[in-house]
Amino acid sequence: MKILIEDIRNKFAEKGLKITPQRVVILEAVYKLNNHPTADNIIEFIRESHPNIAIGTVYKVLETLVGKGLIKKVTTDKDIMRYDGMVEKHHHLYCTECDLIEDYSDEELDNLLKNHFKNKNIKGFKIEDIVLQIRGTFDKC
Amino acid sequence: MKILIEDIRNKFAEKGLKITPQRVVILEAVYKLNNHPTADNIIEFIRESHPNIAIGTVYKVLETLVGKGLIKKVTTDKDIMRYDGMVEKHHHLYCTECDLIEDYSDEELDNLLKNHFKNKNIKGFKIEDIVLQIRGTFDKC
DNA sequence: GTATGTGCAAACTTTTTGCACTTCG
DNA sequence: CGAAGTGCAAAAAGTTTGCACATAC
Repeated sequence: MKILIEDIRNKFAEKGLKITPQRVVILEAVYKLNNHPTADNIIEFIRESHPNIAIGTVYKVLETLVGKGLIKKVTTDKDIMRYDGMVEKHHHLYCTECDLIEDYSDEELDNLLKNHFKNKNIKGFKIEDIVLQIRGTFDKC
Repeated sequence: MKILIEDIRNKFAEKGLKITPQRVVILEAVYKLNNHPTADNIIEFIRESHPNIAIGTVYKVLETLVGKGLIKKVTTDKDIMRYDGMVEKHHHLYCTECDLIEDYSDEELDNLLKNHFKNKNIKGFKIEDIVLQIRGTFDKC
């Protein structure tokens, strides 16, 4: 997947965010480091081209991007936050051997779930979104 | 659900863990604070009866209990770890309004998923367990 | 008695904050 | 120009570590 700076700029504009070099390079990094990078991964990656970027800025920008729905936080059972540039509906494969998290899309499954919960209400709770955490091992691990 | 100290002691014995007052009171706290407590919640709760328990001990014991499968870590998109005394298969309801996480069991759903993934293999990945993160709002929120 | 567990305090890691300075539009 | 964003460094928050002492078995 080709990542165009112009697309990134447009996304910021659409959300009413100022286009700064830092924001562009951070969102670009999340897209390029496509295996759910930590803030640290992002900083390390960015440092090569922007040695002066501040850690605080990275955290602030990431928070802004999450708030505007341009990226998502990935839940893990580690105490390090990871980020996801894929905002379309999808699920996650968690490896129990290494700490790799892969995306998994499955429209058939989504329909199955939609049907199941159309009939079966959870009392006192209104569902907005369902994400599967699929735990297992990659063959390579 | 009644929590019996004797049951807790038996669980430790089964896993080959020494039965110490600290361990007993920590596991008891996870059971009693049944809404996926943080380490801090647990410490606060325990302090009433055991004012001298050390924070380091609580973390060490929790790690031990997770390792032996007596409790589980709950994944969240916050950077605070939460723990779950329910080790039987179940899913989680995440409230987007408050930070409440409720347990959700649904055998019909589990069969649905089992069937779906019996037919549909994910290439390069062997599934061990599937947990649904159901995001939404409780009526009370 | 001995291996294992605990208390304590210091250190470490990740993330947040406040404020002066800078930049985008 | 003015509002919004950034850099920096200090601090907060959560968790881990090392070691002497204590305890379960």
